[in-house]
Amino acid sequence: MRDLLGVAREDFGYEELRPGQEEAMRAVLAGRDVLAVMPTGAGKSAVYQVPALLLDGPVVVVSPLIALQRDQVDALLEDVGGAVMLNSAMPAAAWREARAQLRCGSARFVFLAPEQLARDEVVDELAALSPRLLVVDEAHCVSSWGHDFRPHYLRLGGARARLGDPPVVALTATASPQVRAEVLERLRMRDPLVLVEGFDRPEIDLRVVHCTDAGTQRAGVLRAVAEAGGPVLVYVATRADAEEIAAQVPGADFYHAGRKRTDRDDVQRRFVDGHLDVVVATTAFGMGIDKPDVRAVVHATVPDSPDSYYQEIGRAARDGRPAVATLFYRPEDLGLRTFFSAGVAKEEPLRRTAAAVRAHDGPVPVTELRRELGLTSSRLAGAVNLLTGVGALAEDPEGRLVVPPGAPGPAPAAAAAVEVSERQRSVERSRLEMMRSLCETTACRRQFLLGYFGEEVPRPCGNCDTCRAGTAQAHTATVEPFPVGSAVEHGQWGAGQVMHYEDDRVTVLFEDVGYRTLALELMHDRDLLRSLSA
DNA sequence: CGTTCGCTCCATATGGAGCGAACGGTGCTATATT
Repeated sequence: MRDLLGVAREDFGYEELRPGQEEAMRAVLAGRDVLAVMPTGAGKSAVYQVPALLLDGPVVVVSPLIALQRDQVDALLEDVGGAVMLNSAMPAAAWREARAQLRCGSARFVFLAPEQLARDEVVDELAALSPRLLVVDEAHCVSSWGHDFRPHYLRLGGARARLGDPPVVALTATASPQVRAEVLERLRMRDPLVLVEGFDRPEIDLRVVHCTDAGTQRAGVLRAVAEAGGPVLVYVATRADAEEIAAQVPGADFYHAGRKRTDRDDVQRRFVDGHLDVVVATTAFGMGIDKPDVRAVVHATVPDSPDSYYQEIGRAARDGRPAVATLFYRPEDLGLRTFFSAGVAKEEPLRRTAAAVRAHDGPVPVTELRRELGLTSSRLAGAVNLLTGVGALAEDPEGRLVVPPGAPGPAPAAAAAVEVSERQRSVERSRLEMMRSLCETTACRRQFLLGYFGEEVPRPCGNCDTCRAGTAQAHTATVEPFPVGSAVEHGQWGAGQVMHYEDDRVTVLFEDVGYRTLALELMHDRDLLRSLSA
């Protein structure tokens, strides 16, 4: 019988497996849940694809974008064959063909978006094949998109159960401890192997330029683009900015979700193939882009979180050669990001949804509820997520909605759900505040950034603006009453985890309210924080 | 939350101040129209 290394070599052409990769694959093969946080290009896909060939049954892969699914299917078809997708862009004949391939076993991998798993006929069909593995690619989407934009991400735990509870492999290149915890919880992962690999990107020079007005900010962006010695990626906040800056830079093109599909594909292809040196883009651009020689990432405005920032700058220097990440920071830009952060759920549709399920005697299929309430699939999924979270609704084994015994009535349930939604927003805002602190700190940017991800860096990095300015060295660690990573409790904010020390302040990630920075002195005087560890 | 746009009003008449409204990001899917 062949082993992992044999498959990796013979089918995929890998010379050898890296230690983390192999450990993850062995866990997958043994049927254990795995969360792998690995940089793009580090062979993340191999973590599930190699063991998949040794498993006796199909593998369901959830991927956020149809374009990404297509890339993965094409790559698999080239190496080992047996991969199909299921999505709304496919004509009926293609669906029939894909299903036939899955049923006869000639297709081993099936790629789909989380929304497909909200459809009973799709889940039933896949469940009948007894999938041996459920893979969630770009798993940080569970946390970053699930709460309001693509709520079906938060329903994958239920889908997993309906697929016969196969082991889950979650893959992502970026995950702060908070995002990691949410992925584990939402996908209902049990005793998972959590593997975090190579977070630092020391070859990327981190810079933040403070701007007092929009004019100097724009001028700085244009200068940074002109000075980049190679392909550049410019991130902007709005579509209009993308078009405007692209028009000001010779040889640049823009990318945002408002462009025609064919134009978007064309921009991406030219950039990756080396025929286009500058792309000015909104957050729409980036996932699945694996271009080795990006020499600069320029942020024309501040991103919405260190998570986004890390992901975006991480598209530079994949080849390991030096690159520069420059962020043009103007505090006013945080306003737009605040606006974009999810709104709080409305009370009325929540109450109506809770009441509608209660009006039925037995379990209600989601499609029927949708018809009764006249809500879109997404809106209903969002409401159901919140109501399930407060114990007002539950899912039966067939995925139908029920009112669990002892559930609160519609009005109190809706009120509690609104409160949960408010907490989610406050967590989101706290990430934005962390982004502000990252821009405003005079300590080492890299120490701050990696600290946000729970990685301690013993000394200033030497490859960021604050290190070069000499201010980073001035921030010597003072007293650290609680070790980094330890569990603590705050009188008002509840349980949390110590993330990072800077001067006389400590940053704590609280489960309920997100990131908070506290003055150590005040904490001691008033006994605000205490250790939960023995 | 901050910026921009368009309107009104006042100004010793061509422009500018002041105000309120509108707008701003990510993708799936389903459905209607070429």
